[in-house]
Amino acid sequence: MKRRVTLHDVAARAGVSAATVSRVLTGTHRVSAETQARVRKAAEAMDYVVNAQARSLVGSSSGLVAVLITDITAPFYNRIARGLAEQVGAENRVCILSAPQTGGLEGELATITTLRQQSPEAIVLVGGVHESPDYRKRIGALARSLDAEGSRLVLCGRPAPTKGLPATVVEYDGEAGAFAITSHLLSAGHERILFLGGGQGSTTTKPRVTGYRRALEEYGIAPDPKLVAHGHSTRDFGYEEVNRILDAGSPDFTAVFASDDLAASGALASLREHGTRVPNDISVVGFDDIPVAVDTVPALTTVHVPLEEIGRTAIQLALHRHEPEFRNAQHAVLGTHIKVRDSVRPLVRRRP
Amino acid sequence: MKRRVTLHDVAARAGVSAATVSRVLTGTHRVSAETQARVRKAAEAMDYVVNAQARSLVGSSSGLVAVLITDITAPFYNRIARGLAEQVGAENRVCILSAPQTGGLEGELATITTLRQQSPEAIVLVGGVHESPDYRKRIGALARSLDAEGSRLVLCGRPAPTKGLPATVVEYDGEAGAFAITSHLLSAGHERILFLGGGQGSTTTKPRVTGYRRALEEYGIAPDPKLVAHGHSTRDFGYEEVNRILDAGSPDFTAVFASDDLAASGALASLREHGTRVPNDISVVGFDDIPVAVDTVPALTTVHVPLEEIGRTAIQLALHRHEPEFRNAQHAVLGTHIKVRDSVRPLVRRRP
DNA sequence: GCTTGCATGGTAAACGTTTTCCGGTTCTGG
DNA sequence: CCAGAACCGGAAAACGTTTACCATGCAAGC
Repeated sequence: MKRRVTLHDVAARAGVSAATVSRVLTGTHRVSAETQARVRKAAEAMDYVVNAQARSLVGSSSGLVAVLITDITAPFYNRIARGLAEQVGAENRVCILSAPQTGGLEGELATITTLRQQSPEAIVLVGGVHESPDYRKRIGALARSLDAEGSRLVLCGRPAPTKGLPATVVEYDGEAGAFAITSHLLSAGHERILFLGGGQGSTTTKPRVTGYRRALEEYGIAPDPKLVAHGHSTRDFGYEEVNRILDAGSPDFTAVFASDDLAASGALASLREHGTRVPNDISVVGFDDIPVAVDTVPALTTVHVPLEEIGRTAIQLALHRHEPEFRNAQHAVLGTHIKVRDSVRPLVRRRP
Repeated sequence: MKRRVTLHDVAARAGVSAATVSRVLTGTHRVSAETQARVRKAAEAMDYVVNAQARSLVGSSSGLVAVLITDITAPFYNRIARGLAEQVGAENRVCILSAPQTGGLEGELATITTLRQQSPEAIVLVGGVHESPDYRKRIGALARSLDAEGSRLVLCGRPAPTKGLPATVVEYDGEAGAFAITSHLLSAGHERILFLGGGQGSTTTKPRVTGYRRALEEYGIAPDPKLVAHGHSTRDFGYEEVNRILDAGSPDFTAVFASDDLAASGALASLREHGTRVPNDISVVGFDDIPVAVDTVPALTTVHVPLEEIGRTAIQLALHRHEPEFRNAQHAVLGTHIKVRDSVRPLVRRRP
């Protein structure tokens, strides 16, 4: 029958005990050069590979980091994932990856249980959620459970649901980004700005709307609820929604602030099909600065979010949380900045 | 000290033996309803989570599937990854994911060793590679080692390096796709077609060039080596290379067949910046049908590759390889087809 | 020459499960 | 009323490592 080569097999071939083989391979105990050579040769000849399960059973740490990601295909997520994976590798750990089963919070928690079985050193949750009281309670309990086991909950691009939770959280300043890019539009003379896309209760969307509103107010403009069109963070939503609006008559706005680049690219496509020129007739901006922003025509002015850095930082903070320099730095907020491209033009006033 | 709740802890609280708790939780042995209730209650109260390491140490299978992917950020790869992850979840397994360390074959093999330590039921290699004799030898050895351990090597979007290897391989018909789309251009009157991008020795590029050549020959046109510009499968390469060509004088071709959509999008950008209209002046086609193909202007005519299906199929074939219906179906080649959009126009002959 | 100490390497326990074997109790049928 | 089956649950071995503890041999110090 198929069987894997074990430490004992190597030991037998090298004529030593299993303990000695382990010591040679891990280098934790002095072994004579001669024995070392014999052991290494035997291990190599037999194509020996240690059994991580057995090792982590006796040892204290599994060397695993679990990552839960909604959709590996979405640029926003997979760039965070790249940062995560990179740093996990650099820290000599291995990633275990899972997409939550469909079914919202319940599905997410079910998937987390599966991951928890692997005794990961940390569980990283990537991306925004719809925050409910139930969510707060369950995630809080999860954070405490993990902490009690010596593991760690990590929130990536998602705020902490409660203060004082034993969790590592790395966010980006979505509100500042939204404020900045809305101001960018305002200072170009746009006062009627459509906010397009993003789930209403989502932790991703909320700060973006808040920043948008704050910028308007600071310019002395009362936000018009009719100019906020929530939906999803997808290209399709941007496309359909702008279609709907344009089909209903001439638009009531001079600029669109899409809550993300995907929705923006959909909006762009719809506008083009309706013969509306961007940025001549209507300006469009996005959020996230994902690769598509450079392939749209015109290239999108958007808000850059340091996605990979979010991932890297999250792993760093979480795995080194016991070291003095990171001990009290378990909550990071990374900055965002506008990336100016070609999709905004100053508004030419009809009646100056 | 931090310690995880074990089977014994639950057993103690429920007033039964560890064996009984195990039986209740796995459902492998009849246990009285009453005892079951007690055990479940205790387990729930203590927030018990089984230790997968311990379980897989005694049991036969780890429930892990290892995936090695060069760049989770590349649409070509992450769509395969989504298919893989989806199916892995459906089969009640967990994904472990790794990006190879930089350093070509050596790095890839080092990463594989790390993954091998986790005793995965399969190791999936995603995407093309530069095939060398050394590669063939090492991968062959790997496939045999894994097979001897009861695990499985899976090649995804990459051909088998040798016949008769104990490996599961799922490819797509790149040559047919290239043939079809080149024919599409030819039948629109294009005879001077630039092949753009793709690494020269890469298993991804080779069939595409072959299909391109075969189509030309079938049309009675001798392929012109000067019209093949190898490089990388990136947007940047497409952009730079077309820049170079256009800066050097007026182009010697009427159509571009980019070896992938990324390069095509770069080419499109360069052409636009040079005032060359697509498809009016020059037609452009791509390969892969990744999401950007719909956001470029004009939308790209390209070859659709069933990326997610490749991933799903790979997992299915590999995990069920011992079942009769899959036993002799360990090599699948999935079909490709042209996706017509707006980037091709029939050539108007100067002198008819 | 006898202790002391270091270098080396073996023995065995431990990690948390699953599973085999077995013992005891309760049915069931004759 | 008894033999046997069916049911339930405990004890203990096993999985492949790491590591604490111990044994041996040899050199050095007195």
